Amino acid sequence: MTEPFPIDTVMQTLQTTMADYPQPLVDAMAAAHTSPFHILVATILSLRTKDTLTAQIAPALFAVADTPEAMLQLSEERLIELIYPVGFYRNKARTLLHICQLLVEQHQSDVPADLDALLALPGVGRKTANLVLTAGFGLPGICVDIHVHRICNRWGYVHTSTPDQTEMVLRQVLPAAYWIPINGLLVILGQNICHPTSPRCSVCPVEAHCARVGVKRSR
DNA sequence: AAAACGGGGGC
DNA sequence: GCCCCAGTTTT
Repeated sequence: MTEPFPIDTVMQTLQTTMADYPQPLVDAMAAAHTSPFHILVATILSLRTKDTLTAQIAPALFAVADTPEAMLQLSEERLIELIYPVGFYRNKARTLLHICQLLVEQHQSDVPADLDALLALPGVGRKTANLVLTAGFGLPGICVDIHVHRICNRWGYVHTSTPDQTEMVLRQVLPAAYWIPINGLLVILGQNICHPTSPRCSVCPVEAHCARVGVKRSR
């Protein structure tokens, strides 16, 4: 028998210790009650990209593409010019225009507040759909990105091989109070301390509870 | 299961 | 110069 993972202690510790670090872009947008459409666009743009890059180009983009209809007025070439620095720009531009077209045609130009409807949109997987639900609408959901997946396995809290598997396990074991905050907190922890390689365990506030599964080197 | 999409930033 | 980045889709 092994001790159950002390998720309450860990999450409450993170909620106090991570408050000093900058918030991820989408969490800041959610705190400012930004529209679900902006949340969705920012999330698509941030795929495999540092969200600070998205933050840099977002003001110029939303100045001319504040709604699905407005974004559809842009040519693919013009949209690429606006989002170029985030990378995967051709793919993302086509995806955004396709999404806007479907929102206008099938959802009265609104972002649907429904997991399955979001998953039906092109370029929207479980992480993006859950982030729009939680950050855009304040609805229940668990966003499992690479940070949440890596850190939960490193802790020994879950034993999974893909982020989607991690989400399904967390839905069974993670107390509801942490469904929304876990993503932002572990992104901050992952970016600043619990790095993919050579994590800074000596300054980690929850080191005492970590099983360090798969950690080879640390500082 | 692996490749493809990609420029920008950290070290 | 090399590695990584709030993933998803296609092969």
